[in-house]
Amino acid sequence: MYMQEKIENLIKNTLKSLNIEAKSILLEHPADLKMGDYSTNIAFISYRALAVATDSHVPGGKHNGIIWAQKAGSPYELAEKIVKKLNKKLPLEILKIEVAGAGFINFYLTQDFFVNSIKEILENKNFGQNNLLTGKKIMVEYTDPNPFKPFHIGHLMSNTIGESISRIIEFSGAKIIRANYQGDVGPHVAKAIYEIIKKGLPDKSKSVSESALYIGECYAKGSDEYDNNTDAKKEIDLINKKVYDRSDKSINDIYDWGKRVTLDAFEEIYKILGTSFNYYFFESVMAPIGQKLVNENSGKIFEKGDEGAVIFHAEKHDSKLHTRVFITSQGLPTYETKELGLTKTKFEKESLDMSVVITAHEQEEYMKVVSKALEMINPEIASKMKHIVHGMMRLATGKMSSRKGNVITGESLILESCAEILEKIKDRNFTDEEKTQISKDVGVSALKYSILKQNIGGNIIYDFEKSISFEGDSGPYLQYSYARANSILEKAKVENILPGFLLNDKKSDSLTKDIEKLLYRFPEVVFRSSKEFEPHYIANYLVDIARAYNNYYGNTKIIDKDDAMSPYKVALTLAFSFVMKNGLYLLGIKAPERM
RNA sequence: GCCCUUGUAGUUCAAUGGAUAGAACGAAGCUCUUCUAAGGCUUUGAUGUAGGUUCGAUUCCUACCAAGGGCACCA
Repeated sequence: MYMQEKIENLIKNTLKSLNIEAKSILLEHPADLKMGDYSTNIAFISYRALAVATDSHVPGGKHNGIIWAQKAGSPYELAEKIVKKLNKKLPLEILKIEVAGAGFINFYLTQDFFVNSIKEILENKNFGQNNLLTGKKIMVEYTDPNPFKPFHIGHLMSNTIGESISRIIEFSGAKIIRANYQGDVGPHVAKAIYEIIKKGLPDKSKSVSESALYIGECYAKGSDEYDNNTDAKKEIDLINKKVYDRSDKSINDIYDWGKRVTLDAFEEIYKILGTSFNYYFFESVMAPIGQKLVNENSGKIFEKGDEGAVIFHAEKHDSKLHTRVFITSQGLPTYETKELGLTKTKFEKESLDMSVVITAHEQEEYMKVVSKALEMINPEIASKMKHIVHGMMRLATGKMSSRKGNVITGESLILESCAEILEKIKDRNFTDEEKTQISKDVGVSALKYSILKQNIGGNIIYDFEKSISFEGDSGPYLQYSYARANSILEKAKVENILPGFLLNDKKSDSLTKDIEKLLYRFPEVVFRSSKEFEPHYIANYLVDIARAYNNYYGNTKIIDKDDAMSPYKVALTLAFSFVMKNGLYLLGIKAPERM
């Protein structure tokens, strides 16, 4: 972070002294480590800005009112001119500056800089933090499973992404409040209850998750009946109304039981996933609050539609939006109305600087409509809303069931992934307790990583056979690298080799440099992830450093009493383990010491 | 029909308008009496089509083709 700013300022001042104006300086890491540690394309940009008006025979001719001039020379020549100036006041950390390619300016940092950066990592347990969001209070709403329905794969995605984003922006200094919004009223509840009434409650000896599974099955059956049986449909509609107004004692009993059981089952899943929430919001509570808001603005923002429904003509305000129903002709609030109530409530509970909602992109379009309505009701709150959408999990093969023939839910996926790890480590020298813990940590990591390794907007093509990857570009690969490093550190303790920085005039070999050249970048990666709400930058970065470290590990002996470099190699290993641990934490993945 | 999103190796994903488009899986070969082989090292192979803007386009714009989502009483 510090180095980046330093070089940027250096360039800025140099350009000023050359009378070149630059709006912003793009400083990047070249793709290839051989091309330096930082690179800028400023010569290309400045070349254009430098151009002065002449006739049309110049390269490129007229573009956007700017006319190219040959007297500005080539970008390469300009780059050389800039470098010449830069070289006059070179900071200690910069080894050399070169012009490369068509006019890139590449900065090479000194060995001392890298060694110091390793020191810095070891001195700061929270290495990677930044101040982007210091002092901001941000609520992040994610997961949002519905009572009476299974915890499906979409909830797993939302939870994984939401937890990671929460941790990342927390690392940027924000105070995070985690929220979970759950649909405890609505037709899906009535469908499940309809079947439960027909089939009866499950045996009391059943566990929470077994009972939840039973309720999920009832929902599926009831849903089917609703679509294909008109009598059932009438009955379910009636139950739905009764659930809203709580007018039927026996239905209330089933409802209260079912809601508690499914919520308890969710908590068990959150425990495995490593999440917990500060707030649980329910649609049943938000409905009247939203309804009041809609009523207050009826005739102003909302209009009467067909058959007495209350609707919002969003397309009147923005041609890209469409009309949506807020109160049905039956007088029941829709999801849109509940969302209004929810948002209002969030800002009443906490003085938020930002309210983030994470959902699948199927909700993107209608969320825009809700936002528009909110903007007209309360512009201040609306301006603080941020809707982050993620892709959907799609099946590659069309198969809806797992190996065992069960319907794949988020929960079953977690269990099967963990079971596979358990199978893999069954012959290892661990206690049963350790095996259980490791299989959970690694199994969850495989799933989480496969969700977080790509940018969150895209769909995930899900193939049961391939999705849980344990090798290559995977969560377990990262954990494995960490565990190996940890094993080295254990050995270093036994051999009494302490981390050290006594390099003298000895140069570290080229392999060392690869890992050094990546570690100090961690804060920059976190910063970008935080700014863009994109965890995959961190995921990709961790694979890079893991690869660099594994390469180093495979080709070098680290613990060696006869090697004067050994203490430094141990320091490097320790620094790697720190960064990896922090990085995995930001992805919501545990870092087992052994596996 | 209209509106969003997405098209990159055989497959799954990367690449803030820059340099030789990176990985992983798959396939072929090599590598454990050095610290965890869930590892390491080789080899193989890609920007949907047609234009445009730009010194430079996977990236921006337009059209087309293809996939996913959304378009009034579900969430």
